[in-house]
Amino acid sequence: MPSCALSSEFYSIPAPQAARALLGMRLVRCLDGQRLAGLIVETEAYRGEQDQACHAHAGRTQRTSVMYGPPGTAYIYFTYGMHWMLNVVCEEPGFPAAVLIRAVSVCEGAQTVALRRLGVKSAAWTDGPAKLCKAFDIDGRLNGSSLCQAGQALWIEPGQPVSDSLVSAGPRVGIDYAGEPWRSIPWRFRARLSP
DNA sequence: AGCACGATTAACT
DNA sequence: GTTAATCGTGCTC
Repeated sequence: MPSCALSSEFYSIPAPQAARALLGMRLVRCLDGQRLAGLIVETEAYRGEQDQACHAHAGRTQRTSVMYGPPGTAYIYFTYGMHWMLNVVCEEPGFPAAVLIRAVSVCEGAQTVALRRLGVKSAAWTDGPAKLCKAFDIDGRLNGSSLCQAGQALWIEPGQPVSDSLVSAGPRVGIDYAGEPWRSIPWRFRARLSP
C-alpha cells in the first residue's frame, strides 16, 4: 500500500493546532532502504518572535532561518553538546513557527531500532526528543529537507487518529528562562497510549 | 555564556 | 515506581 505524506498545507496552520493534529501521525524514516516508523505521541509548539521560548525569539539568524521557510520543512538543531532535535516548520513562510516532535511509539523497524539503541529498554527508545533522533538516525544532515515527500529520507504520514479524550495539554518543558505567559502557555500535547 | 536534554544517581512513595 | 538533582558536551550567538 503506497504511503502518502502529509502535505505542506497540513502545516500551514497555527503551530499549536498543528502540534495537536500531529498526535497519532506516523513519522517515517527510510534508512538503507528500510522503513523505521513511530506514531507521534508528544509534541510542543513554538510560535513567533514574540514567543520567548522560540529559537526565533532573537530574530532571524543562520540557525533559525529554516523556521522562516515553507511549512513542512524539517528544522533540526543540535543542543546541550550532544543532542539533536527534530521540529517541523509550520505556518506561512516568513513567520517563524515549528512543532518539536518530543516522543514517538515505534511501530515499524523495531529490530533495527533495538540495534541502534543497544542496552536501552524498548520503553525508553524514543520517549524523548533527542532519543527519537538517535533511534531514527536523524541529525543535521536532514535539516532543511522537506517532510512532504513520501519515499525520501524522512516524512510524516497519516497514522491513527487520536480522540480529544486521550489528549492532555500542558506547559512546555525545559524553558524556565522564558517569561510569562510563554512559560505557562499549554503548548505541549501528549496522547495517552494504550498499555 | 548559555542552551527546547538524557543518563545516572539518590532520595522519597 | 516515582521525582529531584547533577553535569557532560559542543554549537550558536
